[in-house]
Amino acid sequence: MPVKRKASSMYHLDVRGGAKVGRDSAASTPGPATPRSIGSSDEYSDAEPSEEEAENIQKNINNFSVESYKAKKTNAVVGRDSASHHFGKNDFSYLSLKPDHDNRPLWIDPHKGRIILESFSPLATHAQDFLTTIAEPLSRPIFLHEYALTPHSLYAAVSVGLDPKDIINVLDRLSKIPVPQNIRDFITSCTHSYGKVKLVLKDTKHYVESSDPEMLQRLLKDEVIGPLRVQGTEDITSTSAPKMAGLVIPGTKNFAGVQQATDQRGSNKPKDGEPVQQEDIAATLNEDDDDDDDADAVHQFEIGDTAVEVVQKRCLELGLPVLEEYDFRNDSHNANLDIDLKPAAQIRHYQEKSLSKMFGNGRAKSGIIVLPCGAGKTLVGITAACTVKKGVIILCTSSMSVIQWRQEFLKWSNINPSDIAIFTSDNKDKFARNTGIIVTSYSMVAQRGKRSYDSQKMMDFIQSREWGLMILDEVHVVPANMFRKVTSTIKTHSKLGLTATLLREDDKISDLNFLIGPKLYEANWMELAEQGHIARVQCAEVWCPMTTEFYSEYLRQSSKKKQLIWTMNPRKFQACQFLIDYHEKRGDKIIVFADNIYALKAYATKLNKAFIYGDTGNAERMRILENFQHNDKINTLFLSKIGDTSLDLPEATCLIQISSHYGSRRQEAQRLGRILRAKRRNDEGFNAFFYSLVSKDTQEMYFSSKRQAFLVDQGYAFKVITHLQGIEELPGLAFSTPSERRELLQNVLIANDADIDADDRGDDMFHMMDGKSKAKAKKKVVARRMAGALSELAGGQDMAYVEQNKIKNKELKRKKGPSSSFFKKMSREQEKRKKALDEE
DNA sequence: TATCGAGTAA
DNA sequence: TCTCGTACTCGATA
Repeated sequence: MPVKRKASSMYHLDVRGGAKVGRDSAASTPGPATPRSIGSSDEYSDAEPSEEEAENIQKNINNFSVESYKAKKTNAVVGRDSASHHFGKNDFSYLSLKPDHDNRPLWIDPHKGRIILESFSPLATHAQDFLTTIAEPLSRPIFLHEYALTPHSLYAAVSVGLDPKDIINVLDRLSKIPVPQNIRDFITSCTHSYGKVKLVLKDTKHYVESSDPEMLQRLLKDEVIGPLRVQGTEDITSTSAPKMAGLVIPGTKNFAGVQQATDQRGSNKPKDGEPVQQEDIAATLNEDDDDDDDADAVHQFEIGDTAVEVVQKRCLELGLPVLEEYDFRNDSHNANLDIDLKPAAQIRHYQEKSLSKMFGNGRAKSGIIVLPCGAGKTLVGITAACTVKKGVIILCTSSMSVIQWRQEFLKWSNINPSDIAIFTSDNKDKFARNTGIIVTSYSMVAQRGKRSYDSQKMMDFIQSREWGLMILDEVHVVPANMFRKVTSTIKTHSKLGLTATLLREDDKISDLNFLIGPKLYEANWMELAEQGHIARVQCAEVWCPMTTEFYSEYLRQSSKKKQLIWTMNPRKFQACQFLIDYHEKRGDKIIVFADNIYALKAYATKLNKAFIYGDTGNAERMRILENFQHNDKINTLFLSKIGDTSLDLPEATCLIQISSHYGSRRQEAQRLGRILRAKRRNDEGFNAFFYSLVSKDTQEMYFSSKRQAFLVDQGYAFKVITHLQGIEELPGLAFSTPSERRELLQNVLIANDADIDADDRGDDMFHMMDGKSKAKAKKKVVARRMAGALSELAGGQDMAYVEQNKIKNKELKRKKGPSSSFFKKMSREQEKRKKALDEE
């Protein structure tokens, strides 16, 4: 299934591919007008080496892909039996099975470095722990799980204390075939250079550090890294490794006893009193792992802030991944923060496991933890903060989650409220004492250009000090051009990225490998569902045939209008109506998602349901949400993509998707995430439902399959429903007569025509404006004209929609449902800076 | 308080 | 394969 492969191979970086991307962007040289952030990949590609050098680099880089460790296959085996030729390159019959292969759960593909796990094997749990440590999970449906060995996954494995010998041994023990030599070589060469180069922060300056001076010389000779050394500093300075006095952090007993004399790399033995315990296979393999670098001296050279990203990227390409570890317990330079988890805070096993990857050797490693929505990412972040106990900065995507993060901190930890500050457009307090936590948003710290006086002052403060830990919420947004630079402009000793969906539809997701660090842990959604931590979900794709009128129009129109036609397909509307009716009778709370605002309004008004989208005023949003949660008369809510991320609706148990353009796997996963928190999830036999309505024989089918790829990899099975039993008998079924359907089609086409109309005639009206305001002005005209056109041509059908909806909204306004204090607080916070409801 | 500009996603 | 238009959010400002 090619789609699936694409879905999962996105994150694990094929280093060769990464290098090629750099070259490509050099070809499309940005003109002088194109703003470029310093240190972006463009900048790097500009410093393109000579051809010969490039070749050398490429050779070097190639060493770090599995393909270059080609399995040796003898000619004799080809065509061994009558069927072999069908398998071509994938004929693995020459690999010899071990005699007791039945008892071993792993298959290894020597070409691609893929490992297949038989998840029904008695050893599967054991093997799974091991595999998630050393490899990237690609796909985990019911019976067979696929993993990929990549340089990053192996770096991550080493960083939690495994050595190549152990990896190969355990792999060999679990594998049905002897581990192929090329895989052994791949593992050894990927891991041996790990940890040779470090990036450290001293007095808010970045240094590249190594115990091996030759390594640094090599880096300084590199044409990319060399020039980035801060001018005017010595080539390489050497200092003796700091010897730390036994420092006991409150809350950890026996700490001094295992204190290491040097600051090079700590013992990997788990320490007593560590807030997180090692309980995975990594721990058992750790015991005999000892450090071989015994140097007292460390050597270093300084690099500028803007160089950090480039250096990290370059080192990764050279096969020398930069190690970022924070020995927070030996940091006497930065003040300790008084924070601990409340005794009531119960860490779940998978949260503990993910944290053990981060703090596995007693230090804080930078990296990414992937947990499904509703599985308690926030608590993982809070626990990490409670472990490091230094200044923490938390970055969120929206000001809403900034507030939520602070509340969660107050809820789960004993932090003094004056030690945790919020930095947003309307709150710029600092913490009261010399250290603390700041919660802020990406846009707040990524903003360049003009700033308000207070913001600038706050930014100066943030950038002038060293932070112990940076928590990056929704870390998949970090590769964005403006956001990525926060990872180097804010001086932090360690970074923890959190997300539910480590996915982007562009190729930037792999940048996180050097922007943040390796993926430390990824939870298995199905496993969490079975254990009751998130809801079990039934997924279905409902295939709705197009009516003949709609389909012929679909064939005629340009691609842009096709989207609207397939979402407004009357058969789809009926399916939606039927499903809402069915699930409302079951007592479900239903969310209907539509990307297209026109369709959203049309559906919601016709069915007389409440809807929320971007323009919905904040007060009205709160009112509708409250009613949806607590009023048993309001069981269905229509949401635009505003609902993908911003809203939290633990009441929802059923989800219907009527329009979803483009094959965004992240959106699909995030929408599913809306119902994973379902409060009723632990009821006997409880199931949440996820329907995706698709118009048959349209491009939507293709998008839909793309979108599902991620969830399929997580083990979700999509049922296909071609007919909904009893839909014809549904009383009041909409668009059941041909004339109604024709009218609908007409409305849809008018909506499009209005656009074209404005486009044509608009030019002379708007030629004075720039692109954006022009578009905005046009929109208004279009809207006005649309309303007019509709009332004239379609008998005011759409105006009737508008009227009906107003009635619904007023209804909600009158009946004030029981309100939760949380929402009250929320709306107070929001209302301060949000426009009030447009009452007219 | 409304509006604009700039940013992200896909 | 890339580009474009759409929906949305945030921060600054008059």
